Amino acid sequence: MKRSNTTITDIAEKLGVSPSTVSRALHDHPAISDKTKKAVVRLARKLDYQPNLLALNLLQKKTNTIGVVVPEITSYFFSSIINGIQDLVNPMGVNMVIGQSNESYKEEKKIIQTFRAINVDGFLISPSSKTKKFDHLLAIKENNIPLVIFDRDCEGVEADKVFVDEYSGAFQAVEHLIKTGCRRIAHIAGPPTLSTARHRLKAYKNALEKHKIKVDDDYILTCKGFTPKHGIAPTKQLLGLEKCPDAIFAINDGVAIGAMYVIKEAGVKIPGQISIIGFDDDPHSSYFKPSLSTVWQPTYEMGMLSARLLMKKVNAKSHDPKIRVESLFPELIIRGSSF
Amino acid sequence: MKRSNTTITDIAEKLGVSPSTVSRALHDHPAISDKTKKAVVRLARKLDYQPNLLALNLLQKKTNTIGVVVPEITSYFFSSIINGIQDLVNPMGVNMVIGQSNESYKEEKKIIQTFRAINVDGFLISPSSKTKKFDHLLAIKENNIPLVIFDRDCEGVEADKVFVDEYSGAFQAVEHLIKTGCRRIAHIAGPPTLSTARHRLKAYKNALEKHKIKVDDDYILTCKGFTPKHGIAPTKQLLGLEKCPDAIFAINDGVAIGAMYVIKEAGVKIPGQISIIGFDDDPHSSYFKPSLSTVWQPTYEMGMLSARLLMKKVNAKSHDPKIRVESLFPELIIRGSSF
DNA sequence: ACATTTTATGCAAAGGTTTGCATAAATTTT
DNA sequence: AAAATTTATGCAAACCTTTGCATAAAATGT
Repeated sequence: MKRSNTTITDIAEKLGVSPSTVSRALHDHPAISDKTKKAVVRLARKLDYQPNLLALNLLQKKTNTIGVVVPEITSYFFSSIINGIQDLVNPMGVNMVIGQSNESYKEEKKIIQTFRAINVDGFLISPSSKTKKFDHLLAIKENNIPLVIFDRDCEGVEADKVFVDEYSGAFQAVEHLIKTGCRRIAHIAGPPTLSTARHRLKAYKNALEKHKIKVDDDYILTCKGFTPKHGIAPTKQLLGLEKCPDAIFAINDGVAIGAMYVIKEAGVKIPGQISIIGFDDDPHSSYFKPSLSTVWQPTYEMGMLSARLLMKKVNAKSHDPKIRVESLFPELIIRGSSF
Repeated sequence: MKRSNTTITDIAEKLGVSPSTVSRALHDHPAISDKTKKAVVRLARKLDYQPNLLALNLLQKKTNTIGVVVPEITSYFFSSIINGIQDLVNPMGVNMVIGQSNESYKEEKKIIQTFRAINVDGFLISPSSKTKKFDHLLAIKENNIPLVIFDRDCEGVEADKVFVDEYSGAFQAVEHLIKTGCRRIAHIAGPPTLSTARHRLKAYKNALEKHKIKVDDDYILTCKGFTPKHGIAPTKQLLGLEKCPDAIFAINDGVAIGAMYVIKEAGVKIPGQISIIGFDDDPHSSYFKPSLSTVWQPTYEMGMLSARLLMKKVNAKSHDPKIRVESLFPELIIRGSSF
């Protein structure tokens, strides 16, 4: 059997009717007689007719494909967001192409260009940590292509957005450390370009202030990435301070895991001497010794919600300028690395 | 600015020539005069002409999109394979749609159906662990759609294939355990439907036999999945044996991590009393205490190579029935969980 | 000056589907 | 029986690009 490729014209010819009639019959158009409809449908089934989506795409200027742009896919965080997107979108007959910016503005821009060239119906974007100019995103808006930004904000870009309430999660985490007796709490922060990192840092400071603990800049370090490797150097630096911290709030689980490794290596007790808390609830986190306390984020839900907002715009008859910003709630998970 | 959508006809009209001339001019066709070419190219640039890929797709019955079908994307293993695919394919102007079977034959079949409907130019597939019938894959072959199977074999399906030499990796791992003094070596195996799991099991047995160690069925357990959670129960069972093993070779790092957790919890020393070795070299593995010995697999390279084979078929002028089967080599990485 | 070749361009079809408008046939109304 | 309405179908355009073939114009050869 070769590529079947039965066309509507094939059916039309065999039945001695016009292609238009076949098309209408297949779409159950009221102006077609029942007799014709039945004949068409039967023959279509028999010949295994599959509509040529390429022709449809051209006609409708629509591809039923959305473009998803993320910094990377190898972390559980983003791959589970993608799962959420996929599970929402696939049942609607929509597919998705994925692009990884690798935290590079240039690559991000190129991906968006490519995706525009292939006429994606909409964009779901979480910008890279290097992205400071938003020209590429604004261009999407200007061309009236639906766009939803998720997880990481692009201030100044008016678009539907879906975030996690980072502030609340981080505040809870730090307050938990304080309540369990920690006073010299350090924070290994993320790149300040990231809204997520900024909100967590802000929450960290505010939580300390609320409890009358002085914010000490020596306790605030910035890491360049999100894997255990990136947690090593900052942690060593913290351990070298004359007033060693008694807790570390890390920007995410990856970094926290790196931190734990260094601390255990140094023979310092977790949580006896230093408590640790991460962010994201990576599936590995509960299997460390001690298991890592963390802040769970509704990643799958974030993917679903973002995709839902996007598809709403994509399917809207008229262009609705109203923008929606949604917030999802994280959850503190206390495990063994803190009291 | 609305969607620009300058067409070749727009340019033709403004220049008072025919669309064909514009098309040829843009493709540097020899029959077009330099004067016309220059005028066309200049105006095209000025109007920011972008060829309409949808029209091209229809004309060429080609989408420059490939379909990638994997069991899941949340593991590092598959997501880094996807990275390799992406990095090979994107520079060629080819995009990829991803489908996750979630280890379900039914979902896998559905994904393939969808991808065929959107006319992907080729398939890159790693079958689910439940896939025993290959009708959906054979249908791809029958319709002459290029197909490359990677990592997990589908015996009986004649297609290009790219594997890792599981046998060699597993054999090295087990032999390493033997050479470091272990004699009661257990294996937590994967689902026997998976070629990868079968090869590792085979290598395990052969390595034991080579060193005159009796294969004991009590030491061979099967797990249902690849995350730490799936390592818990089998490990508990092993610890409960009257002759507790002195080493565990786990099907992958995920399961090994679960095993380590249980063993540490039980107060048994790693590697003093039990050595552990995993498979995959998950990025987390080196940060556990002890760090996990494992077998590294060239996942990124596997993705690249698979994609390279696929694109070769996709771009081939004539249908070449010759099939290629490639093998990549894994590497034993000794860390702290074994001597 | 005429025949032949070369050069530059246009026409029209093809790819498959949808849809507004026109039309033919059948039915109902006067 | 003629007129008006309803019902069922077809035509052709549109979506945009490429390409084989035809043709017109220019250049070359005799």
